[in-house]
Amino acid sequence: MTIYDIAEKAGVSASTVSRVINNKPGIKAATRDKVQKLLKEYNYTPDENARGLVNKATKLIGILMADIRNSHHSELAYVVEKKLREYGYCSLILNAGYEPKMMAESIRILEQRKVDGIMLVGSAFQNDIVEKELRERMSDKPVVMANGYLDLPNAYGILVDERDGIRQSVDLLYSKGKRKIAFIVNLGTPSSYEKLHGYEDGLAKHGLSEEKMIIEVPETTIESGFIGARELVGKHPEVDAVICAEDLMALGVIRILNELNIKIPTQMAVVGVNNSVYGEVSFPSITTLDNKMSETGLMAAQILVDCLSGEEKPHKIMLFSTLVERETT
Amino acid sequence: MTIYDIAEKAGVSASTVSRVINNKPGIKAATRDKVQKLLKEYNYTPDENARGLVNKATKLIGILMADIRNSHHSELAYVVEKKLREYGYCSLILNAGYEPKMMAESIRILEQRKVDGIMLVGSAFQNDIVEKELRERMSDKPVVMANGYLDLPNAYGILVDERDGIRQSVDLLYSKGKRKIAFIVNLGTPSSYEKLHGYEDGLAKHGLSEEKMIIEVPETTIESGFIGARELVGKHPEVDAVICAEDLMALGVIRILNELNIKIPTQMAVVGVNNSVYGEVSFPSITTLDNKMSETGLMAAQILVDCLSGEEKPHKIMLFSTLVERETT
DNA sequence: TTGCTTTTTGCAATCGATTGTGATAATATT
DNA sequence: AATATTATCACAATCGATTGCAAAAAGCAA
Repeated sequence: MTIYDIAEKAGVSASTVSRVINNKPGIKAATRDKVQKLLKEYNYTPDENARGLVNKATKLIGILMADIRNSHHSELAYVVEKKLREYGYCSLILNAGYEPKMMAESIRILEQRKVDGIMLVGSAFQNDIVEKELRERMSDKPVVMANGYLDLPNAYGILVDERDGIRQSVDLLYSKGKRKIAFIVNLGTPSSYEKLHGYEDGLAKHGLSEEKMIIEVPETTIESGFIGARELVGKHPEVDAVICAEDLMALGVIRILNELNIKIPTQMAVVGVNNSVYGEVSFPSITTLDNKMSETGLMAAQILVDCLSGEEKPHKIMLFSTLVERETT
Repeated sequence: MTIYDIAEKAGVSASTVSRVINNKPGIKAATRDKVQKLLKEYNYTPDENARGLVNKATKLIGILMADIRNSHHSELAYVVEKKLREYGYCSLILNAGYEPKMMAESIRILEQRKVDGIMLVGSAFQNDIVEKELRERMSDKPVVMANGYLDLPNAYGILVDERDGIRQSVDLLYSKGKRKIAFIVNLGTPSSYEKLHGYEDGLAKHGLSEEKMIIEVPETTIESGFIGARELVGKHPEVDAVICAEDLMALGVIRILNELNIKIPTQMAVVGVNNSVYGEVSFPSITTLDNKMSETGLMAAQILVDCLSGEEKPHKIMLFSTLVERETT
């Protein structure tokens, strides 16, 4: 069923049918009705690709993900896709992985598909190769990064203030009477240093800078939690609270504390980061920093559609993290 | 950069450029080289939409998901997208939710986008409304269902044999000396009955049919696990093993058993279903049935591309589940 | 050089839409 | 009734590709 088929059946020209479909003026009510009935009857839907050809807008948005299986990423993708759909956009989702080469390749694919804009999900896309590829192939289209920032004239970034979040965690622990607060972290990513600064900010705020106790671990896994917890209870028995830079590590810490029969939160309070699925089902359930994935995604999608309709938008937006208090505090 | 721009710069016609791009024969080596150099130099990539218009193949695959945030679904989407990409297809992912109305709406969108085929992720799409919509709008395109089956001439389904899987669980428990094996389930979905039959099969196989003990719970949540576990230890103290129709329920059961100081697996063994993320980080870690998501996705994607290239394929494929033995047995 | 193949290449139509411009029909004005 | 004015509509070009067919160029034999 093409527009011509409908036109023939209605005894009018294709242009008239097109004008009816797009609600353009200058069509007699009678013919409009006649055409509309035919459209319904034959269940006609316009070919969006053909439309895109002449309109120079495909209503397609490329969504680049590092790993869709990562629950934070899929949470973002979920709200982004939903919001975009509300505005009539379709989401072309590509799993680009963590290799910059593959990311660049994916950007090429999106260029070929003539997407109207790009959404980058996850901070993994903050690298030179991606930046170069975007500069070369997407300089005229809005690029929005959910959970990160790129310094390009057409790029927009939404991120959560992790530094402030960790500072809040320190506040909370302080308010619970904790004075010896340790920090377990795998230093390496920019984000981990942000968190570290937040930890230092928090301590400083309460005059606890002298008590700083950073335990570095090799990864951000549950096993790293084991390692961190053992070091903690072994070498620093005076510690009464610990902030883990990731929920998964908090999970490991809790496991060890349970085994050693150390009471949570009275003897030792635990705070995680990221509000992951583990936090809720853990025993005891984990107090954690909400990563604001839904808000980030919503905001990112909104900025994208707004840019697409010509509005001016700020290039960098910070969201504040909030604490999700549960049993470990 | 269009094909015409390149043609002009090369001093040839657009058709020649097209033939070079598509490696068609009948082009002099010299002109081929000249054109290819220009293509490289100007970083040309063909407009896939324009291509699709004349080729009547968009190289787009619509992926309908009930909920991309569900880790099993995203696992499927991951492998599917990856495999499809290998064959030059792009994935148009739509989150259709669990409402048939929205699913139908999504199918309409995919028709508009002229996708070459459709992948349905999750058994939620096994319903009449979706079937009707597919029959009306997608009758000429392959439809593949990962983790389910639809009875349409152009539909293909890949599913795991959950019945056999649960039977295997009974086998395992029997081999561990367990003779009083209970089954906690929320009956309602077709899948839950499959599992129930597997449980019965397993008992029958070992002459344990008399010992059948089914505990129905209202949902498939961790709380349902609590409920099931309490009923179990309260009313049936003789039980020495329990199969939970979902990992999340197993998690709840374990929590209760831990609280009551019932030793796992000696006093009570626990088996879950689905190999979810919880099973691994739980304490003790959960023995569970692998849902074969990667295999299912891989197979589904392969069938889709094979159908698209004209091959004949079976319409229903069963994968066997395997046990992932961990600490709870 | 002429005539005949065989390669190369360009023209023009096509895919399914949209849209500016001009033609035609309907209505209004005098 | 003749003319001016609108309201409707159709024609044709266009978007960026692909492809059958015919034309031009090149190769070859005589």
